[in-house]
Amino acid sequence: MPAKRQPAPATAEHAPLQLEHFLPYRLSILSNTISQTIADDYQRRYDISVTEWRVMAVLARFDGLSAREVAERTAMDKVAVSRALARLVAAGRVSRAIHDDDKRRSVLGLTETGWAMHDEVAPMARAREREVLAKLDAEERAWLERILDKLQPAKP
Amino acid sequence: MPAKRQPAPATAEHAPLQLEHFLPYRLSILSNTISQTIADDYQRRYDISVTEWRVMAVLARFDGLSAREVAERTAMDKVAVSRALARLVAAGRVSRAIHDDDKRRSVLGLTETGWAMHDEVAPMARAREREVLAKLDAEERAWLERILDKLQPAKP
DNA sequence: TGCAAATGGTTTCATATGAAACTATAACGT
DNA sequence: ACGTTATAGTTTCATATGAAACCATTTGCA
Repeated sequence: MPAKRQPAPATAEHAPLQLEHFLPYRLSILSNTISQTIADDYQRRYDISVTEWRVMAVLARFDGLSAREVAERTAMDKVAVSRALARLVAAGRVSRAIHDDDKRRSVLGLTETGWAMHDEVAPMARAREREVLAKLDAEERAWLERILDKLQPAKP
Repeated sequence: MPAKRQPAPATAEHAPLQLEHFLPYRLSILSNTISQTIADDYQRRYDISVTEWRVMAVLARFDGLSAREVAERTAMDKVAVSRALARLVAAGRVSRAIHDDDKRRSVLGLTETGWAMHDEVAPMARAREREVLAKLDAEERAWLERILDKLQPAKP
């Protein structure tokens, strides 16, 4: 019975997954494609990784965060944040001080250099996002928004 | 002028990205969360990685593919496929022969052991997908389908 | 107080990953 | 035929990543 498996019978007997219609797979491909396209824009130019850029993006919005808070907001783990910060501080893009009331905690923020870079990269990132969304019409964009909201874990 | 940056003024001056509304970022989080949830199901139990599982999934559908064809269908690069195959063959889950007319090419397929595992994992994966999609109603699911089709590069 | 448990952050170690170099075979052009 | 170029697949090397161990400080509470 289990002889050489040929395409047709195998399908019939075993109900294999169709990856191209499998949501997790499709999301993974789409997400990687989009992120990589955007990252290509700035990685070579500024020698910065996606994780580093994400750290900079949250610090642009929330000045004075601790490393743990950055990790929360970026959904990265603390090791990744620690390493990204080490590089960013070394490159003079992020400043790190020690919290007055708690010497374990760091107080992070963009430096002037960091801001300068941010102000160049942020518009590029937004432009790329617009390019992607341009493939959809207004109605589809609205649904996408709504669908992502429902699927997302939704943090407090 | 560039003194201590505080949250509010920074935002006003520099228009920072709001990651939580930035499509690439949201997709990345969502995709990782979902893939990881599913992977947790089988990784420990079967000592297999996501990439290995994807290779098995395409071989379940298309018997006799070459490594390059597997790479195409999984959107993985050939190094990743080569390594996944090495492990899968060693574990006795995939069979590898040499193509009759082209000795460079391999002819791949699931073994009986591979099929047995496939037939346990595939339903689990599908069940997880259903759990995710259960958060959406029928209309939203239809839109998601349509939106993914439009955003996806669409391979021949 | 003073000591156990918790927390912020870094380092270590083992594994994962991709680009480029490499080997073997096949296809092409003359 | 025969050398050049292309292709399938593997190996190497350098980098990325996460879990767990680790250090320093703070918190909780007897």
